[in-house]
Formats: sequence, C-alpha cells, structure tokens
Amino acid sequence: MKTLEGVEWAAHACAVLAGLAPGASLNATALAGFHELPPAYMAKHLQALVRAGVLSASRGGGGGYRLARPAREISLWDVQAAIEGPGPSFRCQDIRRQGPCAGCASPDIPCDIARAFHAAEAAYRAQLMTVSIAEIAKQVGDKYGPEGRAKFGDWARENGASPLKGRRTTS
Amino acid sequence: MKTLEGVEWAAHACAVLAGLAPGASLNATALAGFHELPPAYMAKHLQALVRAGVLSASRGGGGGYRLARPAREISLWDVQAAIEGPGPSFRCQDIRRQGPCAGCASPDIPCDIARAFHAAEAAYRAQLMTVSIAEIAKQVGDKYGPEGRAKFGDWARENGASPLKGRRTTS
DNA sequence: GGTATTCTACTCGGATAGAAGTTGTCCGAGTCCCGCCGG
DNA sequence: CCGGCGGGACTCGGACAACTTCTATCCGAGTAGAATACC
Repeated sequence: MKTLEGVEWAAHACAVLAGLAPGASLNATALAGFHELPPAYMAKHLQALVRAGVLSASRGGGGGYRLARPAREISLWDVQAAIEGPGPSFRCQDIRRQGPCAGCASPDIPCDIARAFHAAEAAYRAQLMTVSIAEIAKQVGDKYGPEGRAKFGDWARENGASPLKGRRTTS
Repeated sequence: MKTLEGVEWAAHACAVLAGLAPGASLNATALAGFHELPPAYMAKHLQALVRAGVLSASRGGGGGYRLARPAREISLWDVQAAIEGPGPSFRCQDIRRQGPCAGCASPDIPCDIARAFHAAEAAYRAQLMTVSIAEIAKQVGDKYGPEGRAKFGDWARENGASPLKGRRTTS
C-alpha cells in the first residue's frame, strides 16, 4: 500500500502540460527538467500515460507530449490508474477456501474482508475522481502569482512549447 | 499501491480469534493451519499485530495470541496499519521545489497534489474504520451456518483454544 | 501430604536468505523539418 | 519561382541492469506446566 512516486511525477507533468497554451506540447526532457528528474525514467511514465489515453505523443523534431483531452476531463484517478494500473489494490487470495473449514460457507458469496477493502478503495477512487488536472493547474498557477506565471511562460517558450499544426499523434 | 497480502492474512486471523470464546488464545501454527498458510510467515505478521497493540501474546506451553481488546473496538484499519504502517501511502517528495520555477510559490503552502491524495487516503481510512473485526466475524459466522460453526468449534478445541487463567501477556 | 525445585516441552521473537517489483538507464525505430535539386 | 526529394537531427518506444521491498524461513530467548525430590 505504497503509492508509487511515479504517480507524483506524472501528476506534476500533467499539471505542467495543463498550464501550457492549448495544443502546445513538451518533450520528455523538458518535462523532466522542470523538476530536475531523470529524463529517461520520466519518459517511461509518460509512455504509460499515453497508453492509458491521458496524453498523446508525437515523434520527430519538435514533437513531444500533450494532453489527450481537456484538462477538466482528466482526473487524478486517471493519472494513478495509468501508472499503477486500474485494477484493485486488494487482491483477495480466497484463503478462506483452504483449511479445515473450507467448505463451511457457500463459495459464491464474496469474502467479507475483500468486500470491505474494495469498498474503501471505491471511496479512495471517488475522492480522486473529483479532482481534475485543471483544478490542480489552477491552484498551482494562483500560488505562482503573476511573476511566477511569467517565469513559467518564459521557460516553456525556451523549451519549445508552442501549438503546432497538423501532426500525427499516437494513441 | 498494492495492498500487501499479509493484510489479508492478518484480517482473517483476527476474525478467527474473534470467533473464539472470550479470553481464548491460539498459537501461530494453528492460526496459519486454519488457512493452510506458512506458519513462520504468519507468525511474523502476528508479531506486527502485537507490536501495534491489536493482539496480545503469551509465551510458553499453552500460550498463543488473543485479541488485545474487544473485537468491536478493532477496525480493519487497525489491522492494515499494523501490517503496512500507519503512515500515509502517498509521500510527497516535494519535487516542485526543484527546477527553474522552484521559488515561484511560497514554500509553506502544501503541495496541492499531495493534499488531494491525502484526502483520498483519508476517505479510504474512514471507510475501513467503520468496519470492525466483530462485524466481520459475525458475517462469516452467519454464512457458516450452525453446522459450520460447530465444525469450527471442534477445530478450535483440537488446537488448544481454551480460556486460560492468569497469564502474563506481552504488549 | 505439602511445598520448593528442576526439567522439559512449547511458544514467541528477532535475525537471516530468496524472490518479486520498482527504480533507473540505454540504444534502436520512427518521424518531422530543413536544405537541396530539378523542372 | 515552385514542387519533389533526400539527409540529418530529434523524438518516442521498448528492451536491459541495479536496487529496494516484500515474501519466506530458521534458530535462539523466554515462559508455563508437570514431574520430581525434599521436608
């Protein structure tokens, strides 16, 4: 029950992308450099986000990653599911079916312990689904202030963030 | 974000102990055998439950583990916290403090992403706290039926579960 | 017969290997842009 | 002057190690109970 730190990286990367001009993209090196993270490993997580349909990637010169849909429609749960997988955290091994009292309860009825943990995970998911990348980006932007936002814009331009014309994007 | 399977084992073990007569105890071998699990590894988890104050242990002949307090006052969160630790699953590395825009936001304000994840974890905890070991034991007992409960009682007696007189218990 | 004592058997507890998953890195496949050539 | 073409550079994508964490196991420390010797 440890949240992978890749989730944090991915969430921050999505927030950065959400702060860009609509349609703009950034490559993995730039996204990693913004937080001084290992570029290659950041790229790995960005690939996972592409596979999950959260980001779309474009190769070749001037390519990079961009949000696959409006930031308002991307929740933190989408990000976590992309990195850690959408399956449940608690995987019932059905150990109640082993041992002397294995056949005492009917096998169809689900395990009560598993049900309780799945309910807790549902609450976790529901809470994360209420937070969108757009909200995160807005909160961060507010804290930056006008000066910080200008600095961010400069950095983005220096790293080649610009809306591009027709481009083939994967996934 | 994978729940350790030791949590499942521990929860089942607590449910078994809750089904015993008040004050009765079982040793690690018996608790492991009830679900055909490795005794040594099960013992490790039981030790963790003792350290967390969920169970109390007694050594020597006829010793074993028992619930440290009424099953009604032990929640599934207590069990999970005992096995995986009570700390948060999401550990913010504060990567926002690194990179070109590190100083844009004031450092005192917590990271919005971390806040969102901690809120989700709080919902998870709150849900687990509503489920007590007593409820789990009751649900399982209901599903067993009269025949299954009798079988369980026989098994418990065969494995030396009996309320003992004054005994020194640790933690 | 009652009591102190020793002895044994049984239990937990922490220290010790092995396996799995996560973290981190590298090089190849694919794509776009720019310059060049020909019409 | 305009369109097609080739080279080069840049980017993502998946395959490959190192490390941390979880899983599993063993043997020693400590205790309760019973059998024994003694009073």
